[in-house]
Amino acid sequence: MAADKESLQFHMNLGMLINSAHRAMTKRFVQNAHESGLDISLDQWMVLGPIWQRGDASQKELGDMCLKDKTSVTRIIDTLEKKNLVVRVPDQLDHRVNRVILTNAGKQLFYDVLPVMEKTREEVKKNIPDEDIEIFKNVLSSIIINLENEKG
Amino acid sequence: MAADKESLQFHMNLGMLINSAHRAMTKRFVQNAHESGLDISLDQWMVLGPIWQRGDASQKELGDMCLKDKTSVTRIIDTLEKKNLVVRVPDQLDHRVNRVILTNAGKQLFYDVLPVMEKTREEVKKNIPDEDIEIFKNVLSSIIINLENEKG
DNA sequence: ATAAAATAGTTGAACCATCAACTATAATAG
DNA sequence: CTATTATAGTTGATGGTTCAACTATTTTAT
Repeated sequence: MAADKESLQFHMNLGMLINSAHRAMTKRFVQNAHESGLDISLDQWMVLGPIWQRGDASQKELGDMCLKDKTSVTRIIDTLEKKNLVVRVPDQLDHRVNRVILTNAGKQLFYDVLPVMEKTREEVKKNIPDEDIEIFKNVLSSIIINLENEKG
Repeated sequence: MAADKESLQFHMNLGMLINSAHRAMTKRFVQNAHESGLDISLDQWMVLGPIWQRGDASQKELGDMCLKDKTSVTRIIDTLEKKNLVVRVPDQLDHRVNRVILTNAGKQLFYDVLPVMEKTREEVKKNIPDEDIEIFKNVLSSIIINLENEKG
């Protein structure tokens, strides 16, 4: 998959570039975690964060915060639960919802992964000017909004 | 998954934004194809393009051009072959390689999907200044290069 | 010419995404 | 109060990605 900037710019369309940038980031995060002896996927991390931040969260809330489908959330929570990192607790008021909370192992993992995330972030942004990153995030937001469900 | 620009900018980190922009584009492409009566995934399309462009291509070449892993290419070619859109032809000179070529149905589909791709591209880029798109692609390329395999 | 290393591709396992169909509970409308 | 509708979550199917292990060729080094 060798590539220099010129050839990337020239041959690739937007979709392909986004696709592979995203995959590269995911891969690097997992690699970095692995090097620190941690076993977690980027998606698991993306879900873990908001739970930690709030203390607990329904799966619906998690989906909203991570921009993930409810099915994906179900399955990610499944694997997090299998790893004993979270538990589902039925909500007392609304019996349809699960409150998801971190176990102690989950909290521990969260703290352990934080620096890994930071390292990965830095590797990703290396040599890219801050103002370009700003524009970059802006464009991403615009794309998401452009494509937001005006019903298929 | 509702979101306005402010809240996206505020709550989301880079990874999440890229992730969901990419998913939104993929989804929209498939929706648009579906509306035109065409059944194809974005990844299948990404592989089909280079084959058409070159007449044939080895799986290795396809992986390089699409920035895809060989395993992914194998499986995408599998499904394209199941749909009778491509065939694998063993290379006469190097018996390790398959030359992948389009069937007539594959060529037809390629032509049919072209306008769908164009439409999707426009929907994605709507209201985003060209110079921002340039910077955007630039940043994506930089990210890919930043993360390029200096062995995990 | 043979042994070792590199290359092209496949397979199985684990994970995530999307779709559609489903269960169960809650909210609303009549 | 009951019937409809909406919401939260699960399940099965299909497709894509990554890793690791594998087969089969080709290249290279001695």
